[in-house]
Amino acid sequence: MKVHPFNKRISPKVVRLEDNEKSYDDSDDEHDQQYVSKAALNAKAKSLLSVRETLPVYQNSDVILEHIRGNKVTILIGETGSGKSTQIPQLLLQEATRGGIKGAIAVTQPRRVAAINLATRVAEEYGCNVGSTVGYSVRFDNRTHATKTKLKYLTDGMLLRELMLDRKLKEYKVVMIDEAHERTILTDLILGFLKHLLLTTRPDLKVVVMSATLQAEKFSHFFENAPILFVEGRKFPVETFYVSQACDDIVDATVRCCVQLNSGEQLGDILCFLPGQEEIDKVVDILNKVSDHLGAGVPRLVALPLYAALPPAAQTKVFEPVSGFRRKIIVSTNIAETSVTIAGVKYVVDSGLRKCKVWRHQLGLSTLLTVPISKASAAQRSGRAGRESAGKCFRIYTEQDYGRLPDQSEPEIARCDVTAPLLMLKQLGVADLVNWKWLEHPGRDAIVQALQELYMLGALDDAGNITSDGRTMALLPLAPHLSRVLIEAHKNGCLSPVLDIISCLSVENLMLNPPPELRDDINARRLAQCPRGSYYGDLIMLKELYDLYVQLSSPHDRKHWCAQMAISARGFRSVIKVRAQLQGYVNSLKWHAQTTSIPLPADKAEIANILKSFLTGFPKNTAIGMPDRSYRTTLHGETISIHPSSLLFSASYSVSPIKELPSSRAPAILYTEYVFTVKGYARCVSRLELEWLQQLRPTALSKQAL
DNA sequence: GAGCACTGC
Repeated sequence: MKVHPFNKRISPKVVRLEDNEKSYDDSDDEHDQQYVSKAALNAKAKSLLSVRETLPVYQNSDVILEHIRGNKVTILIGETGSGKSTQIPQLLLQEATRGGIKGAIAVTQPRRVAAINLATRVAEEYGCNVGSTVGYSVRFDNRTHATKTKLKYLTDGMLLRELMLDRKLKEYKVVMIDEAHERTILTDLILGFLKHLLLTTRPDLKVVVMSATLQAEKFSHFFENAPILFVEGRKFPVETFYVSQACDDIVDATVRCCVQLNSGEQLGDILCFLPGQEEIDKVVDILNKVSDHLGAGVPRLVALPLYAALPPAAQTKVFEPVSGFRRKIIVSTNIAETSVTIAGVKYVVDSGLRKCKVWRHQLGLSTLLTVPISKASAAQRSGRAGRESAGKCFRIYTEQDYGRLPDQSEPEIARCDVTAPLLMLKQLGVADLVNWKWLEHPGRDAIVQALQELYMLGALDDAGNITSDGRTMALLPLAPHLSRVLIEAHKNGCLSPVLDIISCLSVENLMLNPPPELRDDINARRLAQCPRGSYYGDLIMLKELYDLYVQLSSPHDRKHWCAQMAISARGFRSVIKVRAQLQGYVNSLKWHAQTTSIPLPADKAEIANILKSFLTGFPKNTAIGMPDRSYRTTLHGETISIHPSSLLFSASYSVSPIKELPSSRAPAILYTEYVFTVKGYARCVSRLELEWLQQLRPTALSKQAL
């Protein structure tokens, strides 16, 4: 075995981690709301104080407060471990109770779990129950009190939702944007809107942007050269090594690196970063096989995969410590870079690659590309080795290659579909989107394309102003296309089944990909249990699955059925939550329609109404069957294939279970997703009749809508 | 007859 020597050393890069990251938990049940007595709370808070006093932010509190008091906007570089997310909000809270600040403090987070954990921690430190003075607000879980809560942790999506209901954010005196360097679309939008507020109706608002080092200048520049404050973190050194020559087989190189590291370094777990599931499964497999052939003086290897699509039970395994003369190797996607923190990691192996979804706005399709990471990402990954003690990071790329990496990854807004963000801005009263002060301009083409899309969906009128339907669409927690479908379903009198289907569509990874050996069995079961779906396609299949699921009464039966059907049980529990939330929204719209769920009617016209409702939301996502059995897209005439994960794909190879609905190729198809891998694939596919396409509004498919 | 990084309302 040829071994690449890790002989080049650079100055240790040091990063320490926050305590606010995801604790991986299978149960998504809300925690018990326990009221703890004042005395017990005070005792707990007192015991935590000594730890807090050692935090860098705490020690520099006077300087930080002075800056925030003296400036409208403060950019704060709080290195990880500085205590910025927990301590600064508390300093401001104390100031507020002394009368220095009137109004509440909002702290945004990109992830739900972070918001919940931070609020819980800070409430303990402050000596109150969560939901009183300190609270949080995330989707499906609001623990705030209308008048008592003075410090609110919330997801950035939630703050935007609040913005839509109250454009001035009257409730707040201070808004802190945490993890701003991650540059999610939502944070970008919030920052743009805060800038707008400061210049117009809320010059009194205090804004604190918390970020990692590399983006601080950009934020400062965006906010008229706001001062940048630097607070050091507590950190352990991480030594970084590079390979001396580039390698083309990343799986092989990762395995070699782990084996070499295992025999040469003291005990401590290894965390490997690879781009995707395929590479991860290969590496795990090889490492576990290699482990049996290691020499006597060398620890055995326990390799474990980690990626989001993994069943929860397999995910929790990575947190269990291994005992004896063994070394745990976690082989992970980007999920371990920000979303998940694993204790015990002393070594990091970094492939320098990640997968990135890129939206092609001209084509309306998405592709998943493997791309090099940024320098910021590389630092974040290596930092995972220095959480508990000094660590080492092995980069499977050369130092020259590192030098060529971009400083930052391209912000999300530059590579995503901006239809939903633009509708949000329109709802917030931004008339001129092209000249809106973007932190990062998504590009004129992307904006024009998205505006056309919104016009086509009836969210904007000829003048580009938001319509009343558009306002409804912006308020629903759905992609604009799905909101359109819901409005249409109401007109077509099929709101209830469409609510069921849309709830299923809103949950990622609901339908699992069965392993190859089970694939035929699972497909057969899905076909047998969804006779109408076998004919009408995946949307109707989802409704049939929904009906089957809710008929099962015990959690045990539901879990068992999900396993049988290769459906995520956890996912289906979310479906029920989403369904309830959407029903709440719809009821508040006073549509006076049936919203509670009822079983799918047998009537053909009713099913046609459901599919026609979806057609109105996705007129571009249609294709027509050709004599050669291929499908061509309605808009551009490109060849598109039904993805093998679709029920219509399996159905074309089997006999229909219902006599009245004999198997026949769909004359036209509707799909909710268009992805390009080796060729163009339609995913989540339904059957259309040709005349339904002809009945579409003429504007629906026009290319020059604006 | 195919593969899918990660969030958020």
